[in-house]
Amino acid sequence: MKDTRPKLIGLLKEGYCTPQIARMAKKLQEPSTTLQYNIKKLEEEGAIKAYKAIFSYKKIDEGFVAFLLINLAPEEYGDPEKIGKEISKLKEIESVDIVTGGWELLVKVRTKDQETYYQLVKNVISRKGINKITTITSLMQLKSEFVAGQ
Amino acid sequence: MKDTRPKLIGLLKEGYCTPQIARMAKKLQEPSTTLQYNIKKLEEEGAIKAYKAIFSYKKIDEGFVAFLLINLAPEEYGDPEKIGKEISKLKEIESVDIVTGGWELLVKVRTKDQETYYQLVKNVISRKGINKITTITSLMQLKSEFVAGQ
DNA sequence: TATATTATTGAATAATATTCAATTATAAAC
DNA sequence: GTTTATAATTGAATATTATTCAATAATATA
Repeated sequence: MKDTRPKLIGLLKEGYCTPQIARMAKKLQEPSTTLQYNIKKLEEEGAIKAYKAIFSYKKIDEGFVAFLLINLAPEEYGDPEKIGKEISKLKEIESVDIVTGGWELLVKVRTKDQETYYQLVKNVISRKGINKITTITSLMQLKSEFVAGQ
Repeated sequence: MKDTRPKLIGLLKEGYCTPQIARMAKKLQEPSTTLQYNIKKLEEEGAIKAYKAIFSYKKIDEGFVAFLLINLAPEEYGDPEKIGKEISKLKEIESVDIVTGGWELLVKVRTKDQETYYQLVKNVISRKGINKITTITSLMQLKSEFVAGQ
């Protein structure tokens, strides 16, 4: 048996989806060519960035979620983007925001389990320039971006 | 001129997209019927929940992001899900997590601007059972869920 | 080893997106 | 207000794609 599913999931996370124009046309009672035209415009303007599949994370072994509140070392205050962009490169990092308040960065991480998360923080995220990390572990996701009706 | 675009965006946020099986088949060098079969299985198992468009939030007037760290009143400790689920219903709420650490709930909000956000918190989110809200405003999103290569 | 179940695949069909040209609506210039 | 240019809407034709179905292969179960 071939193992196509992980490859499929990988592609569907990147994109490899497309709008269902005919279905929308029926729903909105508009000609499909009109919707086609408007969707293409949204794409060209950059309003639509991609079309992707939304997964049930538990079912694809990415059920663990944590938020990191990060304090940078004083010498990094001037350029939080540098460290932020570094961290952004990791596939386990779902979001990185430069924020106001008591911290400089807020990072959302998604991994298979707590053990994987621990290794990630220990080996990769902790680094020079980061002064302190406050971890907030998610016990239950009541709502998650892009996933309605959970 | 008809105003189809907001309606389009509404539908594309819900779903109304579909995988591009032929494109994936080319990429993976597999017969499209094999992928069809495997995708259908993923859908039936609930691993894939939906197919949606990913937007550039600034371009669709949803550029403001804030995180709320919420402390519940002691009498609500036993059932954080109740308030969490209430809050989840709002369309401006992107995620709600029950968390460990110094807070009970972590909520991510996305609105047009700070003014809209303020009204939302003032009128809707603040309520009996919530003791204290610590707001973390996002100054810049370096990475955002599902949107790669920003 | 035999049997049942699950997965893979090609050919035929149905559905869909896309292209294109014509028409209509809107905005800009005079 | 009229003319001109630009942008948006649409139907018909075409190209592409998803889907169905039946046959085969692979795997698991008895």
